[in-house]
Amino acid sequence: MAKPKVNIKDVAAAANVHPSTVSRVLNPATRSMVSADVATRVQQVAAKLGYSRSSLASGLRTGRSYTVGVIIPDLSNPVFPPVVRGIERTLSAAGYIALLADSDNNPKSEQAIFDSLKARHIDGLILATAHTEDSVVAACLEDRMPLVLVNRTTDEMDVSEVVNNDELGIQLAVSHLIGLGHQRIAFLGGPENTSTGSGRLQAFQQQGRLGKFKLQADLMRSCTAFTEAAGLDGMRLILESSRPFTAVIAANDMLAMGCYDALAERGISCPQDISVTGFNDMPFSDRLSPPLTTLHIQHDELGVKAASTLLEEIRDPGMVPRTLTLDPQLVVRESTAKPSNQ
Amino acid sequence: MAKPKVNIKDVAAAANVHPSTVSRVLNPATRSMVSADVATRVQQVAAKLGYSRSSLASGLRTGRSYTVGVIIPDLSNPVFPPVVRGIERTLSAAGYIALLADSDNNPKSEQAIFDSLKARHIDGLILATAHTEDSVVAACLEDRMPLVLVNRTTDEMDVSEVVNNDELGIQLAVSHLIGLGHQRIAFLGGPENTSTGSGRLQAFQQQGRLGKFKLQADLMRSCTAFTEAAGLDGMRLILESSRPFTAVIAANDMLAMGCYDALAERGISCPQDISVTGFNDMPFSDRLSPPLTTLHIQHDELGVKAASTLLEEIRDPGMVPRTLTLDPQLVVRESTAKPSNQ
DNA sequence: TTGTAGGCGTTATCAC
DNA sequence: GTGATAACGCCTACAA
Repeated sequence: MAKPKVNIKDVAAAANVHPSTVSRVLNPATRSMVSADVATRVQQVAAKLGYSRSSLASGLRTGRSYTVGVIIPDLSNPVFPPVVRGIERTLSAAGYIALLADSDNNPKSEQAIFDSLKARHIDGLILATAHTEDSVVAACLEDRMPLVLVNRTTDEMDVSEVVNNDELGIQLAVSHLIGLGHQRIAFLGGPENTSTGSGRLQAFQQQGRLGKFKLQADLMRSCTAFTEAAGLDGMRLILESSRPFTAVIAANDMLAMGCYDALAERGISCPQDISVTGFNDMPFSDRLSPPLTTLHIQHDELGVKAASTLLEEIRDPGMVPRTLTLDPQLVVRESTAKPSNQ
Repeated sequence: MAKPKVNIKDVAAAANVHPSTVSRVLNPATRSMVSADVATRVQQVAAKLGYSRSSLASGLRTGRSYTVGVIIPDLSNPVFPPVVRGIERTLSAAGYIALLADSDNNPKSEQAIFDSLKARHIDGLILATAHTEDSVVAACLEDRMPLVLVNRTTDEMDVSEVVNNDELGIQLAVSHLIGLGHQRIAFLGGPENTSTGSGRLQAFQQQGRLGKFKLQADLMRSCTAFTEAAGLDGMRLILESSRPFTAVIAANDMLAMGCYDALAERGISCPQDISVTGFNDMPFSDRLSPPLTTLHIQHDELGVKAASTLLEEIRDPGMVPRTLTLDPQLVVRESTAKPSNQ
């Protein structure tokens, strides 16, 4: 743990006051209790000795660690870094710091991470890994741990969340494709035990039921993960069905990349033969070949709002959970075009 | 901080033993001191009550937090997530957890982050933000805080580090271009107050001095940051000099992207008119248009080795600092080609 | 306004 | 092998 640190007692001795006085001075909330001259003297001494409060000790005493857990399913999905940055910026402005962990899409490691975070007395948790049924969410509720879900939600009510309007997003994608003249549209979905997986699928089916296009079971696949590899697998299955289609809506950009790969394997060109849309507008989706038509979500805002909501919950444990829904925006790039007249 | 937690005393009461016995049982290192039957009883009770150790309290007492700080310059540079994952995996296997912070390339916030981490009694620090002269590095040395630099190093000796062989990398890039027939090669460098900025520049100059090609001051620019925007600016300056060249070596892939942008602005095509190489082989550099010829570095290994070196340093504070240099590998893609005969 | 004392949960060091 | 005790550094009633 590094070298002999200077503590509150050392400062007290050097300033000729009692440790508790030092504590009061160094604590903004109690500074007013002590006379101005003593306060300044103590502060100077503290600065000179290089004092820094042990948040371990103070956390132990006060039950506040000023530390917040953040669990992300996959840091290598570029959509998350900007969200995390929004979270960190907001937290640090409030004196909090994030314990960031990558669950690698593994519920078991998620649980282990949660235990480890809990042992560190986190004041709250931001979860980007929620499943429709989620044991970590349940554990938080049981523990009365302040919790905010971000990006994904869960079946559980009574949880604060900051999510995207998935229904609107899919609707925008469908309308865009229909507008271009597509009639046979495939859907490459995410895991159905995530809200983004099931919600976007349902929104797609809904659009079909509304008569915007014809639903075909062969053309809808839910992938096992939101990864390029899973997208490749899923897209292969759709292609193997041999049912004709001219466009694919992928439930996120990583899946869309996998979709690109599958098309390339078969020498099918995008968008000449098949149009593709994604979801998230993750960094670099504009640099793919072709640049991906996708739904832009407010990455930074997602993080900022998640963090600020959590801070509110921490300050007011009785706060009634709040859902914030951000609207995505369609970004048309070069992966979509009119269907060719085959 | 959530709900009434069960502590060691509760377990002791329920198991009819003294708290210190419980502590001994729950601590692998001291478990052998207590009889087998008592041990199992205690463990069962602890499990039933859902006990989990407070690492705050334990850290306060032992001076070990089992928490490690990780400071990254920019999480949105895709080269870092895989490194971070390597770090986290290695740390968590040893019971440690990472406090990850993004300094946003800002030395001031770097210092603030360091203070905040120190207050949380981190056991050590992994720094990916080192500058050639770095106050955080100096502070760690002064505090005897275990420290490992990753990716970038510093002028300071006596610090453990896991870095890439930048000299070899640049040499591979130069040889590749020379081999293709290029003779006038530009260099788009990083900030010279970073080892990756200055080191790669020096390696480039060295190759010139060896007579591999002719060095031209107009064709060498150090950018203000390792970002796309800075790369764009730097490349514009090189282009404005009007000195002819047929290839550019960018000091990393983000700069290479900025370089792509600058070329596109002027309608210069890559690789037909100008070849471009990068450094890092960050995720997605294979999906750029054109796919980037670059130097692959061992992302995961960088993280794994940094973490394991740090763990060693934590366990053996007297350990003599160790430098680990990983060799990069040239990955030839489509951004380099023979120079056209203009 | 400042000092006193006790305790947050754990563990190291005694003593038994 | 187990129990008692003190201490890690800080904060907060309460007393002065």
